Amino acid sequence: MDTCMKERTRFAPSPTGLLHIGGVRTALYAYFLAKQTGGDFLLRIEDTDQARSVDQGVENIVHTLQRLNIQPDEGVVSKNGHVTEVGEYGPYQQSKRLTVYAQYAQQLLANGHAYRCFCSRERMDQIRKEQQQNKEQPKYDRHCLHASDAEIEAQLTANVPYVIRLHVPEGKSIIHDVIRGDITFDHREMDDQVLMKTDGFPTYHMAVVVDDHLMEITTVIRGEEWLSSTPKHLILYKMFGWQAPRFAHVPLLLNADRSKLSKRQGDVGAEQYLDKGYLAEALVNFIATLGFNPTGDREVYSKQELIDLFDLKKVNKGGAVVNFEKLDWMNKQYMQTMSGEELSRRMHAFGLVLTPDQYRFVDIEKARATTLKDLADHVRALLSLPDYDPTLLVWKKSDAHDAREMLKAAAGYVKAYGDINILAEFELSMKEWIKTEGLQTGNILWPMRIALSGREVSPSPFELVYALGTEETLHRFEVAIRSLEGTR
RNA sequence: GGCCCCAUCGUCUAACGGUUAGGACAGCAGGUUCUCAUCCUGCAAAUCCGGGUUCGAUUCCCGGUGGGGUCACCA
Repeated sequence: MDTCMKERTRFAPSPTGLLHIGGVRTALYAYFLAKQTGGDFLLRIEDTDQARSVDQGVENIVHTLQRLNIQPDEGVVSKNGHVTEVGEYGPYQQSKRLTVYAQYAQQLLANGHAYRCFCSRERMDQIRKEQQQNKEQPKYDRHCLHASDAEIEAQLTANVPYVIRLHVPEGKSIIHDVIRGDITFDHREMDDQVLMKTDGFPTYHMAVVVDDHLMEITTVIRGEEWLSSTPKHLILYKMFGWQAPRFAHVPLLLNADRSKLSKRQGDVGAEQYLDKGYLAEALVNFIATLGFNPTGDREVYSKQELIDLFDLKKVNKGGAVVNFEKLDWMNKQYMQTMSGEELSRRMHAFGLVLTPDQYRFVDIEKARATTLKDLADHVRALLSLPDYDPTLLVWKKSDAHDAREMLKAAAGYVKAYGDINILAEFELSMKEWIKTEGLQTGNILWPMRIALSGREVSPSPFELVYALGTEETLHRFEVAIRSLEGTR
């Protein structure tokens, strides 16, 4: 932590349908920083492009953040299942702030920092084409910058649609990026960026500066793709006479081929991983430690540890390929540490509702599952005995007769043992019995496994007995013994 | 192409200028074992290249190379 100041950070996604895990990472970093300093984390919706916005997009963002257990303190939030706004800096949805942007655009116009541009799209396409042919940088030629007041007046009265462009001054801008250090950009490289579109909506550049200032954001955390447009934002802050926030541009998340993580090469929505049965805790841990490791000596960190240990300066500069195999591993790690009861609660979302006496099934299956969905499937498979081929009951070098005898003996033992409170004790005890009886472990345990689960791959027979209970165990033994009658 | 960013095992990463370059995932080989999974042990695997600065460079500087981003009335 390099400051005692309370940070106000924000996550400002567009409602385009999916909450990209790269977005989740910037949201997480912003959240960690705010929480660490006792500040506020806000959620603002950047819906200035009507074409890209999607129905339910806002709900999806809010809901997915909620599922990840990242609750904004301010801005667009979910309350009792409804999307609403809290805070005194609203509205927090840019499409509802149009008059605010218009007002500031007028100010820039009045100060000569911006100008109206009446050029048609056709003309823009034309000059771009010419510039490309001449191998020049495609840039607006400032045709409208020098228009006289009379000309402007004439266009306005004729209702010619126009945009408002930033008049980029000469000079240089230096970005003091928390992660990357100082970066200098020459204004000559820059275009007179459109600030207000013909439809009266602001562009991202206009809206982000106005909002971050008005909402008193202290540190802007966003993806690296914004680095090269930051000088425009710096210029705007200067023109408005505002102090710019700190900037931190985090590296991109990459596909296996090192291109920008994209839909084409797999799922990129956080909600998709939640839907697949990854735990929110594991997903948060995994995404947060992509390009960042607080201590370097371990992989698993609780959310609170991440909040306490987060440091923007420790965020890597290079892009990170997302290794989903590691997510599998991490999810397993988290599932191992969770109780059967807790996991059962989480599996409600996957259609499995268990009674407390069934939590044992979860305990004995969790080591085998990668996701909650897997786990639910595995548990479901144990809940009822499937039809199985009786020949499976026979251990390798044994025969049906022997299998039947073994099951009878096992049934006798289980019946005599009674209720099992501690699995380890039962296992120890039964193993001892097997030994004193002079039985081959595989010879008796294999038929037990099949009889109790109907499957070749399952938890151990001891675990199965423990979870099924004496009554169901004896019933399944009985079924198996009967199925062996008449086979050899 | 211009501008900008970046560069440690296959992947994610750790290493005040001095370490046998550490850990994790994946891989491989063993062990435990009634199956699978877990678990345990071990193996293999990296400082992009070339110059400098320095007694000493993964670390600092320069140049290459490679990768990425960005150049819209999209964010």
